[in-house]
Amino acid sequence: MNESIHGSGADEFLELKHVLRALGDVVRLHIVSVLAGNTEMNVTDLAQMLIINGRYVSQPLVSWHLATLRRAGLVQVRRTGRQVYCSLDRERYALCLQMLGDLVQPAALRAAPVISPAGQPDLSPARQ
Amino acid sequence: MNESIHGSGADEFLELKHVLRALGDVVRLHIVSVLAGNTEMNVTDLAQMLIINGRYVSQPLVSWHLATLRRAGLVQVRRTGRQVYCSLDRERYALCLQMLGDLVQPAALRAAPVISPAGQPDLSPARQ
DNA sequence: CCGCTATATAAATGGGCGCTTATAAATGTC
DNA sequence: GACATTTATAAGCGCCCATTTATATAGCGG
Repeated sequence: MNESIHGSGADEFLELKHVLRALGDVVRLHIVSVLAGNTEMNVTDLAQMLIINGRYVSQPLVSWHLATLRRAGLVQVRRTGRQVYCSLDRERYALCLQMLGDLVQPAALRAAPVISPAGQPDLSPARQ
Repeated sequence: MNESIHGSGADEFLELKHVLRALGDVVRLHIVSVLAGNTEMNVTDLAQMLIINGRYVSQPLVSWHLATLRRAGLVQVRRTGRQVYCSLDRERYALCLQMLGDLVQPAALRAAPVISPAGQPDLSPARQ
């Protein structure tokens, strides 16, 4: 009952912070970029596809960064035998984008309120 | 001429990283949130409006966080006398959102190409 | 069981970040 | 000029993060 009222609770900012910090690294941005172009990928293939400053990224480092992304909920993993296939959680990623958007333009403003701007019929509940 | 071709150059990731790290802090998220609701604001008023864990944020800390956001290009400042009015650079913020979007869904896919939507000779995305 | 492969974890290290306290710099007021 | 106000910067500190190297876990094939 502390933050109450509107949605800008501290918890929301805390969660957003975690996701942003997980994304705020060049190696992890590359990982996300590669995962975004493939439905699934095992760790070794991913590591061999990551060339960042003209250098490969070592396997333990890829594993460590993947753990960070997984902790942030951005990457899901599926074990099969000794391989671990990882994929981008696009829903979570989209949620992050939405939270970032809401931060500067609260949902209350985006969802066209009651009043329609006298030209367009309001399309309020069209939100997905 | 190093990275050429597609937009996923290392520099882009580096810049995105800087912005994401600037945003990846609870205090700075609050600052952005407050600035998003006001066109302009001097530092003292901003500090007095920031209550984060039930505690105020000290003036030097606000100034320090503002410097971080300014370095990332997310806030602009305008001096008038001894006050410094700061505002959110919404364009830059939107650019960040766009870069994040492009990361998982390259612009080539989003920008509906030349083909007219007439008959839908289905080709590219079909993806949700 | 033994080796091989795939992945994760530990230890060690360097560096940067967030915070506090104190102080400086700049500007307005009397 | 003395003083108050606004903002920035410096020093110090603890902590977390990114990286490397080395090693552990676990499945697989002979």
